[in-house]
Amino acid sequence: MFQILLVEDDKKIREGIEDFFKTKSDIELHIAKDGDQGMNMLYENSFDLVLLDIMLPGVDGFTLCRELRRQSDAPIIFLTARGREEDILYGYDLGCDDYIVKPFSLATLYAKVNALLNRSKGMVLGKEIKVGAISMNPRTMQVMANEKEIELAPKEYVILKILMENKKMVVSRDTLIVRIWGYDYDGDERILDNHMKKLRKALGEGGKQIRTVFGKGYKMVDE
Amino acid sequence: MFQILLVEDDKKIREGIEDFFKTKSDIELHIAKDGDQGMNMLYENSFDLVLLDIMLPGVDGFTLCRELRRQSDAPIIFLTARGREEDILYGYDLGCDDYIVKPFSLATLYAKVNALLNRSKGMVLGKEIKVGAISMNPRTMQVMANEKEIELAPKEYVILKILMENKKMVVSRDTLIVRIWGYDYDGDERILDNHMKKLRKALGEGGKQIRTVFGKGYKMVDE
DNA sequence: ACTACACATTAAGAAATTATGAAATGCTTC
DNA sequence: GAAGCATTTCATAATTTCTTAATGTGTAGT
Repeated sequence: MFQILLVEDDKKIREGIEDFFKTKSDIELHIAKDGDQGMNMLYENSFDLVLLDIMLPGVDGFTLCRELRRQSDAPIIFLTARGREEDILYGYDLGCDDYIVKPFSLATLYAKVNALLNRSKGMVLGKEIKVGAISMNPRTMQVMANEKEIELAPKEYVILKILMENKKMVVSRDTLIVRIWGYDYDGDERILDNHMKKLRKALGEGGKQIRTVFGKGYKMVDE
Repeated sequence: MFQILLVEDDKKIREGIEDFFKTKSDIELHIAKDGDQGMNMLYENSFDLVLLDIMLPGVDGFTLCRELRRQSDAPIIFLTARGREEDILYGYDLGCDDYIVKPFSLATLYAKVNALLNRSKGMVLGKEIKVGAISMNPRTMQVMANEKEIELAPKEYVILKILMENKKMVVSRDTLIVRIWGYDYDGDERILDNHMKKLRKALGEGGKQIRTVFGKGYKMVDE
């Protein structure tokens, strides 16, 4: 069951979408009638996908999108009458996944929503990520290992997050260093080993889920 | 550097896209002028994203899409003059990620391509190479033999990859040595035998799929 | 069966890579 | 500014992989 948020002030469009999605059993639609309400709902819940109007009372859609992207990678689709190319490109710059110009067909919207849900499956942040006995809630930055809550230092947390987002995949040392310390990092390469050691220790038994792939990097496994 | 395949018969559009993407350093565009050529390229390489025209000489775009989906999760964007809703919905049913109706803006196309590359990063499983009971995922560097995951040392992995990429073909010892140690390698020739031995052992029963061709080299067979 | 050559196996040391521990530095918070 | 924590550096240890070299086994041609 996917949780979708629709932020739209136009009653007709809102109800049209609502009625249509009611017939789709795999989707649960949540509705915000203006930007402020949308913002609150984003903070309080986590969604698998967000449909955003741009011109809204209160906070506008672009701002909502920017705010959402700071905490989540959930797919975002703009639904708007503003079809000028600059608007479209601006939307994509903010990190949206699709931009639909009104008027549009509900069936097409549904197809696009499905394509994106499919594509982003398991990637959505703001939602709990789980790998074996370790789980992480990126929203609250809470990490659990074997039912126990774990306290992690910021760097440890980031490393774990990257590994968990890429579970079963080898993440190279370079990738990790670049993503954590930036392209221009020129300090000691061994720094990663140290954080890795502390992370493993902090995870206790769960630390064994982080595997070293000699000559390549690290990867996270289910057990 | 993302590898993108464009299948388009209309010369004007093709060259327009080609010129535009030439200016984008993160993207390498590969071009097929008709469906048959596109099909061949799909079989021979793995792409990070595919742009497909629908009406094509030879195999049509829908068929290409269907075929591609059988072996890869790479994002697919249809570029077509067919803007009827039934066509669009049919495209999404086949598993495409976006459907752009001609004429379109190159900047918008680029924005959509980027959004999708971003979204699919790390998810696109690349083409899984499979030879008999052994399969390899070059992206995750995961190797499976008889349903079991295999841990390989770096050199072993490279050797296996070369053999699998050339399945059923004999790869000479010289080719292997040059590709792995470079043209100027002047160490012991027996080094290859050693890694080969370890590779075979690591693959267990599957090691038998690597055949020695006396006086020629090695080859990988289905069983 | 003999020979010459090609490949396989084994073991041990070299080289490369990662892990660890301790100390130094930096950053917040009170 | 001192305490407490996080981060970084550095030296050393441990581990894994690579290479060499010696010896054994297999193959093809005569």
